Amino acid sequence: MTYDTALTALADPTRRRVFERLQSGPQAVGAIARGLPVSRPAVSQHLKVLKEAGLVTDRPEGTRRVYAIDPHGLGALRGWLDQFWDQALTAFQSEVERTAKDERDRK
Amino acid sequence: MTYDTALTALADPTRRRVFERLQSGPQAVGAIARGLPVSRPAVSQHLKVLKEAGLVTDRPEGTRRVYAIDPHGLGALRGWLDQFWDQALTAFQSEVERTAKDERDRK
DNA sequence: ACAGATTGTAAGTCATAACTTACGGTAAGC
DNA sequence: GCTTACCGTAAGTTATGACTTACAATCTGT
Repeated sequence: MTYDTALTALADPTRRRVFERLQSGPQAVGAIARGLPVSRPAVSQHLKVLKEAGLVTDRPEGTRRVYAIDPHGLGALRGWLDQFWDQALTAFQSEVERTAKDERDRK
Repeated sequence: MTYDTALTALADPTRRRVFERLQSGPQAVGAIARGLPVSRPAVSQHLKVLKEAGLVTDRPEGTRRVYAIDPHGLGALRGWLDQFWDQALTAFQSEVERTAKDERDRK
C-alpha cells in the first residue's frame, strides 16, 4: 500500500485496462476478462498485483470473486504526487521568469 | 506528455530515484549519477525516458546538461488520478455503509 | 452426491527493458 | 590547436515479468 507498488502496478497497459474497467463499478473476474485480449488467468494475476498494491479489494460472492477499486492505493499515490506538485510548479514558474529575464537582458 | 508514459517512466525504481533527486533543485547528469549505484550512461537513458514523458526539462549549461522537474507530466498524471479519486472514494464509502448495514441486518 | 461453473496457482516460454562497456561529439581552459 | 571534461548514443548481455496452458479447489444447483 505504498506508492511505489502502486506505480509499478499501474505501469502495465493491460493491468491499467483491468483497473479502469472497475471504474464503472465492481465486477467479477470472468466479466473483466471478457472484453480483454488476454486470457482469464492473466487477469487473475493482474488482479493479484493490483490487490497487493492496495488498488483493489476483493469479496467472494458465491463461486465468483468480485473486485472493486480501493482508494487506499490511490491515496498513497496522490500523496506522493502532491509532494512534488506544488514545489515543482513554483520552481518551474520561477524558472520561466528567470528565462524571460535572460531573454530581456539579452536584448 | 500523456499519463501512461509518465506512469511507465516512474515505475522503474532507479528512474524514480533520478526523478526524486531533482526535487532538491536542477542538477547536471554527472551530479545525479554521483550517488546512484548505476553508471552515468544509465542515468542519461533514464533522463531521456523522463523527458519523453514530460517529467523533466533539460537546458545546456556550458559542456554540461542541467535537468529539472517539469510539471507537465505531473499534471497529466494528477488529472488521470483525480478521474478515479472522487468516484472511488464515494463508491467505497457507500460500499462500507452497505457492508455495515448487512452486519446490522444479520444480528 | 455429482456435474457444471468460476477462480487461483504452477510451470514454462518469450519479449521487453535496464544495465554495462565502448565510442563519438561538443564546449571550455591552457 | 590540443587536451580535458561532460554528455549522448550504439551494441550487446541479462534479468524481469507478462502471457499461455494445465491443473486443483471451492461453491451452486439438481
